[in-house]
Amino acid sequence: MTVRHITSLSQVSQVPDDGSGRTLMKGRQTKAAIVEAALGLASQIGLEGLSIGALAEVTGMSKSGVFAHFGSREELQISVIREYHDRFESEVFYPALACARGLPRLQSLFDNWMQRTTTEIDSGCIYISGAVEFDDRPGPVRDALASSVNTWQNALQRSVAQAQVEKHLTDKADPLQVAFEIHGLILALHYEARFLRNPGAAERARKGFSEIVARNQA
Amino acid sequence: MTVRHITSLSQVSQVPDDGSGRTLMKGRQTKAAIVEAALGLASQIGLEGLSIGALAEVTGMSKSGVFAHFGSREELQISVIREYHDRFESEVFYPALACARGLPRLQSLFDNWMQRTTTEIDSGCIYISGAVEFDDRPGPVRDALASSVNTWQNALQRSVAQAQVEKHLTDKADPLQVAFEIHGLILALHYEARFLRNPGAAERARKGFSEIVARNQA
DNA sequence: TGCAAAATAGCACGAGCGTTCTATTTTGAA
DNA sequence: TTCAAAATAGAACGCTCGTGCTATTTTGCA
Repeated sequence: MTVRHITSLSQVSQVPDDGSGRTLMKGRQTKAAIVEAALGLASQIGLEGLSIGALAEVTGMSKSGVFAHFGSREELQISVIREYHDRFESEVFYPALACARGLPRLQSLFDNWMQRTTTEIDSGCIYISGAVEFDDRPGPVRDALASSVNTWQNALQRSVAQAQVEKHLTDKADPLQVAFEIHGLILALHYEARFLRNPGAAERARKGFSEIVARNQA
Repeated sequence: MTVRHITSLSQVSQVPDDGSGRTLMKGRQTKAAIVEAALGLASQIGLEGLSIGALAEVTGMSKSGVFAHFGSREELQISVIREYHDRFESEVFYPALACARGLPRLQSLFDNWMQRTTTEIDSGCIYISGAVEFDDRPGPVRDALASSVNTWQNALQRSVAQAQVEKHLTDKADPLQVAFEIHGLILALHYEARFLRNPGAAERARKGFSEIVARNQA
């Protein structure tokens, strides 16, 4: 069983030599295309709903052609998680580093997260659906998912702690508590907007965040 | 779509007359037993994972024997949702009516909900898993699920509004906003305790609730 | 106690699943 | 241009699924 760790969120990732490299075999770009299609499919119907047959149809390939790139369905699911992780990182985490440490960066992290979640009201979020699908199904897929989510949670908590160092938030605040409450707002947004189709959920999430900040201000 | 109605006018109560009644057809209690087993199974692996074969094995019946009670898998899923709804109501909602309108009752609703969610860290909650499974799969199952959740959300919002009438919470508070934030706490608890297995999530949810109350106090 | 009706079992179906095996096509360096 | 290696296709496997059909057993009133 190939164990792959997803821990970056702060280090340079090894991107396949896509631009001008000559060592790029055709298989790599095909695999990338498959993973992209798989991510789209998994977002809508979940990692468990992901089927190689459907994926073959979408990509216009044969089942065995798709399969050969991964060797197992599990490895395909893990590839999708890795891809999602990378996109989340580059859409939510990295852009926030442009903002000053402390509250500005925390606010940016939240804004970017909201932005992404708002998109996912249509497409679905595999960090949320995956948690439900794998919450008591041990194995490498669950591990990859949990590892990825933990990496992000730690980044969020660090940002809260930095806001305390910068004296933007009171030292009395508990970063775990603040991150927990923010996570709850995002989850409620996803639930109420995507499933219940209640309008106004995004504004409520934003209001909730500003209340959390106000309450914990130094 | 098969619409079920009660065909027997001689039926006295919908509670299976188990003790000494003579009008009780055996099928009713068998069906109740199946639904009970199905609820347990669906809690762990989801409404979508629910299979008639597995259910037959668990109950010691034949596949067709199980199937005949529902007529379709969808009808089985809806029966499970209905059963869950009833239990939620009697564990969370009704007991809180013993508390005085306003904050005491709202606190009781939250406490009961927390109690139930804490249990569901082990067993799983179909209001949460179901939302993910059916968030873009239209049909009667989704409708039953959403209707059930909406009923509960409305009850929660009404309780907040009553707390304003009783002058326990400020009129400036928005019941939709308060209910949204409470829902987020429960969702974060379920996510972080059941999937991530983080300790301390229950205390954080409780702390979050008391902060919400404090902030909105009259 | 008899007997229709209800409940349950047994079996088969077609479809979709992941996976394996073998053949064929395509690739890209020599 | 050649040719091994890589990539893809095709067909078949064993399995599970929901569902329909027909028998058989069980139930509970007359």
